[in-house]
Amino acid sequence: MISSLTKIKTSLQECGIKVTLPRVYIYQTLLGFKQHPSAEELFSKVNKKHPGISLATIYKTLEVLVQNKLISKVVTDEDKVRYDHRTDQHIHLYCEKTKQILDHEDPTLEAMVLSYFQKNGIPSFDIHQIQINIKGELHIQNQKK
Amino acid sequence: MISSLTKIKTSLQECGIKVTLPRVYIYQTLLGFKQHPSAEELFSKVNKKHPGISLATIYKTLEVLVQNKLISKVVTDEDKVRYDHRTDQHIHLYCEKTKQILDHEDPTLEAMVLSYFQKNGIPSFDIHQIQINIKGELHIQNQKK
DNA sequence: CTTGATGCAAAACGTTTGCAAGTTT
DNA sequence: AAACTTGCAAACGTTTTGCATCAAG
Repeated sequence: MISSLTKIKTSLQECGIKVTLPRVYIYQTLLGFKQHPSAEELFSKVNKKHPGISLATIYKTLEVLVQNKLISKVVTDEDKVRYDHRTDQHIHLYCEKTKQILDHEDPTLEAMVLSYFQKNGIPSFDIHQIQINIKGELHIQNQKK
Repeated sequence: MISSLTKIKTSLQECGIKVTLPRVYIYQTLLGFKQHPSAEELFSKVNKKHPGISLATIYKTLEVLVQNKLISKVVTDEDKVRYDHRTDQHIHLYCEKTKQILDHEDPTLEAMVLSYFQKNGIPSFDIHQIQINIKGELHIQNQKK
């Protein structure tokens, strides 16, 4: 479940940025999240295992990782930014009740939309990335009354 | 181009909220934007014609209009929220160079995606709204060298 | 040894809030 | 008159910054 330290170090090296312990720990911790934490949430989790890493370093490191396309930002109607350790195409489901953000895999739809734009394009616009976000409500299975 | 005051007043009345001059002016000014201003941008534009309306009122009014589904919020990678006088389904194009947000009409794609989800649905999830955002680069036609 | 990263505290930024005074219904 | 809206200034929460110290290449 937890990515090996050497793998993480290699990813950082390949970006040509310095490999420091805070960076390794922050990236490793983000990789451990199934969902998408805010900087503050990541800060708490990182500091449980590795006390002494400042919130400023969390922000600076996340920014570096985003710039190097190792991770991505997720924005929502809420005030704070969330971070996603994935950078590949996938759909986000936003639960309006619980405010959760869930990844959703749908290769069929993704291929369909992609090929649509490859055929048709958009006048005067170079497409870099297509984001599909679905707002709605997660209904818990086996919900207790 | 500018929506009539009576039309605006009627929309506000139909929501069951009090019709005040600041609300009318703020809503009218937002309707005049082709793109999607931030609260601050709207504040400046409103105050050129109607000095004395405070930024706090801009925020409070925009929130009321959003709650009453007369307008909608648009979030981006940037720090601030933008406001859209449309609430119907449409695609947003994000120019990564100029940071502009443009509306994009594509009824064919929209129908395609909608019918796909109507057929297939998403397990354990009630879909309220599907957002398609496209990031990329606007290339100016007739760009001067 | 050079360059770049860290931690701290302070600052910046967009947004929200409490409240007294003013408007709308 | 009752209920709600406004403007002001202060407060808020998130994110950024400046700078002295420290670590990595």
